[in-house]
Amino acid sequence: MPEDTTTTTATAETEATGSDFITRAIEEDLKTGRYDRVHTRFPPEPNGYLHIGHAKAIYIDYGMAVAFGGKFNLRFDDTNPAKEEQEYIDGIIKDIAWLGADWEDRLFFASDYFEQLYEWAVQLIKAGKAYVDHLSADEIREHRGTLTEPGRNSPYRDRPVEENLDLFERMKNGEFAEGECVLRAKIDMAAPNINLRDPVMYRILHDEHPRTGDQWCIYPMYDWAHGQSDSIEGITHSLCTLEYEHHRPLYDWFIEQLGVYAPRQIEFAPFILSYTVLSKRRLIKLVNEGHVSGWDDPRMPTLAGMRRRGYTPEAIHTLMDLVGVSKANSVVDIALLEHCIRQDLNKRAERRMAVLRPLRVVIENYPEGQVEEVEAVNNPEDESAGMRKVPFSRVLYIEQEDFMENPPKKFYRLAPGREVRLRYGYFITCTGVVKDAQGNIVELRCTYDPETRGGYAPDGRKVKATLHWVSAAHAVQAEVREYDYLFTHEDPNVLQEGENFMKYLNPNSLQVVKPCYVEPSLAGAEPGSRYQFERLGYYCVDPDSSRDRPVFNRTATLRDTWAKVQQAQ
RNA sequence: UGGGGAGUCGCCAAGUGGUCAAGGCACGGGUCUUUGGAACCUGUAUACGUAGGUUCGAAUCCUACCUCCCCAGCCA
Repeated sequence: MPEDTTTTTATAETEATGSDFITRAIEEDLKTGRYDRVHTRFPPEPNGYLHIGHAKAIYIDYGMAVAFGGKFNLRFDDTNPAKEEQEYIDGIIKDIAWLGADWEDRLFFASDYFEQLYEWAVQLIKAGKAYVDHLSADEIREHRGTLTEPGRNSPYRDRPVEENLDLFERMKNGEFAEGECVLRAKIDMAAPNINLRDPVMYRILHDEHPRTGDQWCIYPMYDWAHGQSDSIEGITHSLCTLEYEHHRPLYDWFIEQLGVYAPRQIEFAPFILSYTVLSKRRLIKLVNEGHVSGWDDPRMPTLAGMRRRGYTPEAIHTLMDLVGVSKANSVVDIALLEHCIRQDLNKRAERRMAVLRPLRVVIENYPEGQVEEVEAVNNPEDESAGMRKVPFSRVLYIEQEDFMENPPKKFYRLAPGREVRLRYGYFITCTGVVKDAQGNIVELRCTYDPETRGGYAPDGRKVKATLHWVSAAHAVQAEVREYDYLFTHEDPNVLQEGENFMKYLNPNSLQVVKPCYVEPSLAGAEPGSRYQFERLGYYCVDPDSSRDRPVFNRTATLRDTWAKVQQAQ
């Protein structure tokens, strides 16, 4: 009984990961026989780039299909040519593929169904369930009523079927200007649910459509296209966010009037992240006004931006697993996102040494001109990553913040007279500080202990700190871009009258650091490759890199307990 | 004031009448350490919106109330 086996497996898997209300609803539908299979879809509108919030929807849609051995479609809801562009279609496809959701050969467009939708509209008109309205947009709004008052019928509401048919045909044939008339469903202008007050089904748009060109000048509204598109594709579970909850009665109404196959819509809470904005309108504003370099700016919560920043699909997936699925309004702490990427990259990113804010160190007793190749572990979390050689010589760079002339209590890095270890190198002791005319520290004089090669003291003596370093003569110059949250407030929506979210834009969200010195193995690093710079954080090679001048985006810092100690002091 | 949703620790989130108050993040201690990373151990004696009620027993059932979110595009 292969079928039973499949069902059992799917159930076991979903139970193993903890079941959410959607999983339970689907299990119920399968058990009662409402559906005998699972088929979901992700329905983006190609009017912008996908962001981390969409990733949640994709993981739920695709994840449910996988969990139940079902299918998953990608369908663009391209019903508004005024706002949609091919660039966005391409970008969205790339992002979803990157996330790992697989729609196989089922890439669809709502525009594929324009003809069918048109026929169905005619069917509704014939049934006396739709009419052409000549009220202006303003008048329609006026007639709609308010949240507490019922609306009023349009004077055109009871036109004879024949007249509606004729008018609708002429709408399709381009005989009317934009805004002159619309097709409306005839439901109930007094319905408490405003979506049922004779919603517009078609409006006239003399716009070139990315896919259908100038074939149509009437375009279906989302509410008219969406449910039927799901129906056409045989979707069993139309999973969407909470905001569509009160559209469900309308979708059900259309399906019922048409007498076609009915999917089941289930709504879940949207994904919201602290310290960021996710509304398309706002993201577009950030891009258009130049507050970021583009949709893929590494500070952006877009998938394109996060990819460039160095985030992995796996980390995003883990985040969604941890966040879970519910109907409660919630804001996810951005610290959880950071935790996910650190956890992932800790396991897989190779380590390298990079000095971002260099301080020159001369090892006085190290022979001039001598160069040694020391062995360094590529990834202590993954033995198979192997080893590499790093050149060591008399003049090195260390991090400025790894030295203090007058160290406070818990600072145990380098200081005058103190001995520390250079990772994989030697123990060194600071013997002198060289300053410029302004009193700035420009160079450290040190001695090394030749007995400590590799970083071990044969006499067993300990040092409290291990520093990363780079040989000055061998270092590759690099640029590092450090990012902070784009907003200074955890909820950029907390605004007074007349303010807007730009109030919280973080002026220091990008800091370019250069020249930095990185170990020679990083020359020519491939854009997109990720590394952990020891003791600093995770970095991803930016496409702006050139062979002799790599550019790194800081994906995330390492957890920094010293920073906390400092803050506490 | 119409309709639709939601309220469990600082943030997510399990729990669906009987070891009930999971788990993760964050935060605090500690062990270990050639990354002040990672890993490991450990802590946060009143976290179940409020008030009643049903019951031997309620976060879980009932009633009322409170708070928050969404809806009045020819956007999706």
